[in-house]
Amino acid sequence: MAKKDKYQRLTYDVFDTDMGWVAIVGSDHGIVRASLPEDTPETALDYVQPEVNTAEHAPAEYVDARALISAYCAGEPIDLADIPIDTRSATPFFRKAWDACRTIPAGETRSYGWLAEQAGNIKAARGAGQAMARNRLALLVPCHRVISSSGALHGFGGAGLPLKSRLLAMETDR
DNA sequence: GAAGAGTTGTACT
DNA sequence: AGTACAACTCTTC
Repeated sequence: MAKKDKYQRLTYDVFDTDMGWVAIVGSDHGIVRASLPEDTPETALDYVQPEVNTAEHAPAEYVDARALISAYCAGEPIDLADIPIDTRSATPFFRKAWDACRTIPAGETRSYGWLAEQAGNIKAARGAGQAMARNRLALLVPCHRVISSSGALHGFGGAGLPLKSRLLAMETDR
């Protein structure tokens, strides 16, 4: 794979939450990449590679994001939308889809069709789904709140599904 | 209930 | 620039 994404200055941070280690990478504009809660900081960092390779550890840059994410993983009813994200490497549609996704209240779920509609075209459900699939902002964009119109979890091949269920359960029970 | 067709957007060749 | 792929949704069997 060849990515020509070039960030002038990248910084990252890793911190422990109630759900696991979370790694975040960001630029001056906001977070550009975030990992899911992992068992070890090593795994979390691996999640944000290779961007993290060119980034420097700057915990001070993400003191607020760390607090918010940490509180969220602890079950606090906080709004992750307060964390600024930088999606300049993404297309406008992706950005719109992600933004729409962040407006979903905790504990609530929306369908991909709804996301597509918010992003501009109701028929672009696949594109919306792909936006979630390509979502690199993990918790910042609560893609786990997005499900199929039937109510099934659908897709999410891989480690995302169990975590998604866990997050949803936490938010719903909250 | 299950299978097939349709549509939009992105990523890769 | 063109082709292939995607975490979908709707219509029909």
